[in-house]
Amino acid sequence: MPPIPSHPFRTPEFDMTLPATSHTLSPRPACDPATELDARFRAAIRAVTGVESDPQIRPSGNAKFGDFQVNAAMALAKERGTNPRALAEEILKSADLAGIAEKCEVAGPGFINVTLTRACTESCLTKLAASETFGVPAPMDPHAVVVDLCGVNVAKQMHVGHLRATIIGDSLARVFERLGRKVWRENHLGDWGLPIAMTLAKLIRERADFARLSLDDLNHAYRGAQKETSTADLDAAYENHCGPHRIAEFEIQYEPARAAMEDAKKTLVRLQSGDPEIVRLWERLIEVTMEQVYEAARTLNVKVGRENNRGESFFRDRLAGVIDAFAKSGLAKSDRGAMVVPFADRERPLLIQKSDGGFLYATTDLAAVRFRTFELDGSLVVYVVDARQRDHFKDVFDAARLIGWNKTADGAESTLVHLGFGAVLGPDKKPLKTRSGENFTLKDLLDEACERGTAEVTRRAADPNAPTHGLPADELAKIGAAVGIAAVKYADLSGDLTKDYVFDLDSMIAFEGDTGPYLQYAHARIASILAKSGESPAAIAAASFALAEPAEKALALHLLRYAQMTLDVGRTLETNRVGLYLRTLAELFNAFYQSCPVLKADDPATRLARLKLCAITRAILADGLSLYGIVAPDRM
RNA sequence: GCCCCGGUAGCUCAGUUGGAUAGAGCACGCGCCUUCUAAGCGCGUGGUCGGCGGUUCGAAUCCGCCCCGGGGUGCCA
Repeated sequence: MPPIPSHPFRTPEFDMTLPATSHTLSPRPACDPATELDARFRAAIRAVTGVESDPQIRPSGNAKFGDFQVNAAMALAKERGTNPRALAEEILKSADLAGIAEKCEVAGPGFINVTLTRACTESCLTKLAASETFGVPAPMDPHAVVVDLCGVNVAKQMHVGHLRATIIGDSLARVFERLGRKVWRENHLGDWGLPIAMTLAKLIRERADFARLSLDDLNHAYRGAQKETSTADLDAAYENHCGPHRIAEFEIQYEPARAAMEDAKKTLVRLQSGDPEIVRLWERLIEVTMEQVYEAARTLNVKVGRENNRGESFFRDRLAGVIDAFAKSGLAKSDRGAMVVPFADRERPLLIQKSDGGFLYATTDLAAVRFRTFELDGSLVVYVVDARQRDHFKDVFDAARLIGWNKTADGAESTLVHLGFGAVLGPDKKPLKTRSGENFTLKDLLDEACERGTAEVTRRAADPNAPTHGLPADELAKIGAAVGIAAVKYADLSGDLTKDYVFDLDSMIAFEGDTGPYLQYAHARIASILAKSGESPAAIAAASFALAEPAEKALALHLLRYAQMTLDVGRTLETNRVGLYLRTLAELFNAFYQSCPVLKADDPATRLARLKLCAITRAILADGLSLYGIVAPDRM
């Protein structure tokens, strides 16, 4: 069996093995001129060379070379051993560019530079403006996308790492929703097993008031239970073959730990057997833990709620079936009393059952894979879990492929991907601490962001000329929160997800430069122009585009790429492409804003045409920000 | 030991999957608000793309070796 690439989206040979239903196959956006150029040059290449080949249409890197460049001639000439410039000339000669290009020429080693006609760009833009999906074509793959996100554990505080798993997952889910896919957001919470039972047992022993439990109480009980049941020294004494006296000493010392563990195991048995009283208390534990998640989700504008909870407990009755299936198919074997799935290409097997008969997280994950592909109909299952679990997911996915669980109910092949995001580090390259030395919780960060955002918005609103001047305090706080959260989300999502980053509160909650608020600001400026114009949306929609100025044309060409960008994010799962696109869009709008007066345009027709350009830019900017779950206020 | 991921301007990072002269943001220097929001815009300073070799019309990007940093590596999740 050939080795399976760990990052299938970057290896072309893997793409070729993907079935026709794979999410990597996408239709081309109709409003993007590159689509038409691709078709025409593909035909020209076929006519000249007799082969079907990607013409490699790319937006020009430099406006002086035109709007698009065709890069295929160089590579094709190499294959055929001919002169690349001559081949480019031939392709250009046989290309039918009627109604599309006003200028085409061969340049450099064999580039074909294409300048679109103004009518072509305007007609594409008109198509885009009329599209309900912002030019994004309907999906070819009818199956669902499953996103495993958030991943909190019961009785534990959400820390900054959960921020990434939550907002990255939510953003991907939003992208796939924009792509027209059915999306399942799965919160695979850690709500089952001995650690939970330990916490539960401790709370019961301490006669805790379950009706008034706080997350801090839970967290305290969890840590206390961990400490209480720890027999680390004793285990070490056995390991190191200490003398009988020393071991006897430890035995006495650890008697309470044994008792606590016994209690926890009894509680676990009661929980597993469905004892109504224990189950009720367990559900309360989950509820208290999840309240913080729902609150953070509200603050972050992330679509994660109670309906997304499908934790380890959900799969508890399916674990024995997992072992059975692997045993019966001969894929698992007994090794040192445990059940393992060996792999052909590596030493380390995947452990799916402990020697004491207990199940492991790999067992649950295998059950979850099966559920997500077969029952949720996922042809793409993305696990947004930190990068340290790369080996684990590689093993789980390979095991799933061996047994054939990477298939939907109708037999379509599913792509299983672990999107391993990097760690969030403090300035000392260690887990983040606050000034007081406590672990920095997610709530601390979000509170700080909202506070700073509100302070900034309030400060600016004091200026009598500010659009926000005179707004009530609660309105300013709402805008402030949107600004602060935008800063946090953009800072995280606009970089390479797989890389670690050093957490710096000040740069994460910055409002100037390459930030979320920069994009919101561009949006608010456009909204302000539209509001001041006095024109109805209908009147603007009925107007025609008139792309006369270079700044207008550059903005328009970028707008036309929105759909392709979104498709690219769906294909690569690289959320930073959204940020890059939007930053460029805002920059192009700012250049337009600088050089092209809208409300004071020379004539009414130009005014209306520019208003229409503003309207579509505003709509794309807002929709793009919504892919990050960032709110775009009309005033700030 | 083995496996995985990184290394780009003083700092934080992009780089459209091998394309034309490597780009932003912070920071620093200068300029632009009686004109649609200055959270903005323009100009300037700043580079051995970790190192060496290879592949080719063309490499930050692909391949090989080395250096540095981080992570993972059988009964926790």
